[in-house]
Amino acid sequence: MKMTKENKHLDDATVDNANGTEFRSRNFIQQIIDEDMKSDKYGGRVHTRFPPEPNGYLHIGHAKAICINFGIKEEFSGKCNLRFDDTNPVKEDTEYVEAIQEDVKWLGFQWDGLFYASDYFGKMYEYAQILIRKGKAYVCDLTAEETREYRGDFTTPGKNSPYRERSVEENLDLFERMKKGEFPDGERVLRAKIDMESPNLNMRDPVLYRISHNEHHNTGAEWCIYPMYDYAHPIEDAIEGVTHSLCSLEFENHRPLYDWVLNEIGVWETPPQQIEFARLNMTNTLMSKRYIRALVEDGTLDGWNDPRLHTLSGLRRRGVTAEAIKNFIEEVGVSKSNSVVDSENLDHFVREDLKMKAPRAMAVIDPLKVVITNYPEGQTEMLEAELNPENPEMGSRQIPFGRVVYVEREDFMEEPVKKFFRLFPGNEVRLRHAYFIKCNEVIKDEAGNITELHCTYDPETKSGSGFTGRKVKGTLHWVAEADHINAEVRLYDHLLAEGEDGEDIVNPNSLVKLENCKLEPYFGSSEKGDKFQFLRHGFFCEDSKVSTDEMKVFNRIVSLKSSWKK
RNA sequence: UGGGGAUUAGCCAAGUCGGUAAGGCAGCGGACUUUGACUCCGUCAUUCACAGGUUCGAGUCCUGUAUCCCCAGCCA
Repeated sequence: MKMTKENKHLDDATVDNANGTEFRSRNFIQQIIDEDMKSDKYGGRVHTRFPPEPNGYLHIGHAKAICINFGIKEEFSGKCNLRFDDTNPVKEDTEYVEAIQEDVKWLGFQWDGLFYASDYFGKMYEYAQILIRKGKAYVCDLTAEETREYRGDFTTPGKNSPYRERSVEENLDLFERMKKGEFPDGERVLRAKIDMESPNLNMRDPVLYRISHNEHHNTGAEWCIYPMYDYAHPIEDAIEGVTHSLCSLEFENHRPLYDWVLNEIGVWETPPQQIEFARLNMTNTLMSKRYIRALVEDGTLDGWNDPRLHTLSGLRRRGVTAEAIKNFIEEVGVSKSNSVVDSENLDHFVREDLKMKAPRAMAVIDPLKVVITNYPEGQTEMLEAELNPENPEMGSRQIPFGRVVYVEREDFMEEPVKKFFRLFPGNEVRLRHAYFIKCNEVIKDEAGNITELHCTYDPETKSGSGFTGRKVKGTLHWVAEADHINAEVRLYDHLLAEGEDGEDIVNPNSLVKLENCKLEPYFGSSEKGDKFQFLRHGFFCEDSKVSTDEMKVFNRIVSLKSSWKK
């Protein structure tokens, strides 16, 4: 058995070397398109679209749809449109169409066409008339409640509407009068005439048009009848020449209707096809617009771009790069099973991407004073520190060093536990980019709290001097008393945590504000939006440069990687 | 309850003429290190929801069962 395994491994390696490339399997959508290309179904064309309804901000779940649609465009040298699916005037707003465009661009995608479903209202109206003339649609006067009753349920077949057999002329006339605004909201609808006994509830004479006397963000007051998603969407796709209409799993039951609409209208030779995939779910976060809105309104969250949120604007503010998001989505893959991706996966790609891009800088969020007793009083020296040891091209900065420095309080333990190799009495560690220091004395106040440490340094151990005399196991971040920035730091953790009953609750510690944090001067020269890697675990992302009382506010994103456990 | 989907490790996920379970994340062990990071090396499914069947051989084919998700908006 073991031999077999090893041999298999060798074979694979050989194959990989021969190809020179790593094999990456194709997802089921790519395979469908491969087939269509082979059979020349669409004459070699591949055309997708990303069709958000402009009723909220995009989140990482949308990013999956965006990456899939635009990814296919790029792979097959096709096209991809951005289309606002704005068929319901009461829920939509221009504010969102702008935010959505910004987010798509930020992710790094450029659409071929920018459209609004509402651009096609005229066409859709004409197609509805075709359906009426064919006897495939009728105006129905049932109330919403009656319609529901007539529809039946899972086990009971529906009943035909008493208005189902109206004449073509009467339907045409009524439909036109609906459009002219002769009827109030809810008085009549246009319905497809399909099959009230269909086991698929979506096929039981679905509503195609409803009356809604509301201002539309794009068409204003031009229309008072609006098409329903199931009728509008296939038409939008067909008009734009979309070949593969990718959507999420919950629309699987709608596919027969999608096909029905296109077939019955019958003006497209090779209509687009709908393909469904599972949407992205993640642990530790909130994607539901409803709950996010509630938390924004009660002040728990600082807007839709709160760094704890997985909205694209929130992730951006938090310092997550578009590249990291795209890599994450590619790795997570596309399938049809409902799944919940662990947020560790995203964190991994954030680390991976920022690792080479983010400058390293030192910050101490819970300062403990250290006096270097053998360092000359009043003296300050500048030390050279590379910005990113893995990426020398980023250059270096100068950091001040003096007799008094601050280290992280948690980097000192008076009575060290096993495998703790940072600072403790008698132990020697390196101050990063500086010298070895040894702790000689612990100073406490009356209450027994540690107030400062007295250490000595060894000038021979200066960073970059090539000193190899002895080694230390720990390296500490520090900030000099002589020149530093006092700041308030916000620590962000996961928004959701597991409650006692296993249900997700809002993590009360998801945002912690800490004052009196100390940052090295380099932070002061950064641009707004800069990210820094710091300490052992996380990344620092500048949130705002607002300086009140000389205090700068930074975010520290925690929990990217925890690495030391007791 | 009728219909439509899904089910491969802690989490995603490959597996497409049936030929003896890719990869990533997380974990674990070790090496290295001026961030306990990073990097590196090793390890991590005798088994594919379950039960039968066909076959020399089944995650892949057949039959049955179970569980989860979606559908009863004039939302998308």
